[in-house]
Amino acid sequence: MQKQLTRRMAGEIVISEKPGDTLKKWRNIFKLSQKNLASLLNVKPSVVCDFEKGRRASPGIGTVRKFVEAMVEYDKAQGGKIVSSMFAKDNNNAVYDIREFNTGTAIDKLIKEIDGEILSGNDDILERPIYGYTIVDSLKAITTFNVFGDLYGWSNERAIFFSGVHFGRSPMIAIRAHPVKPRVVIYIKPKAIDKLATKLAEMERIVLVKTELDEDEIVRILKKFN
Amino acid sequence: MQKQLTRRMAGEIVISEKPGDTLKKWRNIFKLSQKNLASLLNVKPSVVCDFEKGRRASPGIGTVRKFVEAMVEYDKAQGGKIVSSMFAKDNNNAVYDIREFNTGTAIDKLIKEIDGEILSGNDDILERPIYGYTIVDSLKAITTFNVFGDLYGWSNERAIFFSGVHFGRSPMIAIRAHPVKPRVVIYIKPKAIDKLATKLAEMERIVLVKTELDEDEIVRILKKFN
DNA sequence: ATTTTAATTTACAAATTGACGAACTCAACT
DNA sequence: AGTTGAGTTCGTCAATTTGTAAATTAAAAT
Repeated sequence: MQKQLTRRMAGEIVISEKPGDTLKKWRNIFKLSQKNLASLLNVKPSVVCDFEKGRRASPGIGTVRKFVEAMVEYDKAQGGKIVSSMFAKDNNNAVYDIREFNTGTAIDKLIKEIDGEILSGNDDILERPIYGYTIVDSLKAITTFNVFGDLYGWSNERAIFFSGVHFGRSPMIAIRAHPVKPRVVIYIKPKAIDKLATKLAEMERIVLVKTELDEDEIVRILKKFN
Repeated sequence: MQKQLTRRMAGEIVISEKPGDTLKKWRNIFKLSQKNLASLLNVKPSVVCDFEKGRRASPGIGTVRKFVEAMVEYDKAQGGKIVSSMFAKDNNNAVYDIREFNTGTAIDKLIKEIDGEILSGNDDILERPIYGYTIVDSLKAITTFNVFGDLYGWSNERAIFFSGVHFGRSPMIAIRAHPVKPRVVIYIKPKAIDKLATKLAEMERIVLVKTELDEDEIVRILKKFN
């Protein structure tokens, strides 16, 4: 959650017309004075001012990172009120694990690792790289607050694992309805596989896979990937 | 849309453990060689490599910005395939009828007109106005190309009619997964009503209704509204 | 009216970036 | 075996950033 926010802040600052103004905006959101912020960073207030006023046109990403992380850290120490107010909606305990890879991993390689059985997906797609995965409890995902809000770390070039699958129908329908689609969907120990599920997968050109490993084993195996 | 993506990319790069790796990841997603990317930026390939390899611990945000914007720009010039794949949507045609009202119509008034039976929804919501409706064949909607791309006319303060409903589970799950929600969902001659459907409706605070009239009758009746 | 507090501006030294170009590795073609 | 393409490494150097210190302005608080 914190990481998400820092990324967002950083992205906004970097892309902004006036990075300094954006930085200031965030400082204000966190209710910090230049002096306060400066002391969190162990620098003099003039440094903060220089950045905000754009005297340094292109600060290093290290600097930006320090700034945003300091603010978020500070808020956390105060009880995290501000950070959590920005995530008001998403009590997302349906997500068991979510990760990004730095290098692309071929779909079939991943399937092999987790001992998956392919239910739908032609060969040409199987070689494509993906850059992350998400493991979700399917019933919880649908029942709990915000569906699919944070399933995608970023890059939808990823795999989504669903646990608690009965017939695999609902998860595929949900994916069908959602604007952003994953490359691979993996059912963890499904009770059965509904025909409609495979049909939808074909239509979306999504690789549909089932595995009999459980969540923990999968996470352990996927630790290897980077 | 592009701005959103550039921000996202930039944020990820700035916060990453290894900004260089993340940069490379994105370059790969955009299917660019170092040489290609370098020429887009009017620099030599070794520069790109130096950044990816982390020779500079903290490159400036100007650099990061140039990089991500160049990639997104490049994709746009190629037709924007990659960027739009991250925000994918398609076209639909399971839509039987779609209309806007000029004035708001109270939900309960509409329900009465179509002789609907309320399955979920408390009184306070029933008085709210809606500004249009859509009639969809639910199986087609899920099976046919894009789900929900064009279900919403101008306002999501509207009713959605689903025909061809079996248990009413799939349509509600689709709605749950979709970011934009209607105010009212009406099942046309459903075979039965699954419990989960009503539960989801309650959660979304959507008025769920069934009617035994058929599509044509409904359209005729709704002609009256304006 | 005076004192604090917050923010801005400027000068300066040391460190780092941004870019080049040349040499180098490592596969993949032909 | 030789050539091409993609990527890596590194010495170099001007331009910029990073951070301090000190002086200045602006606005609140006593």
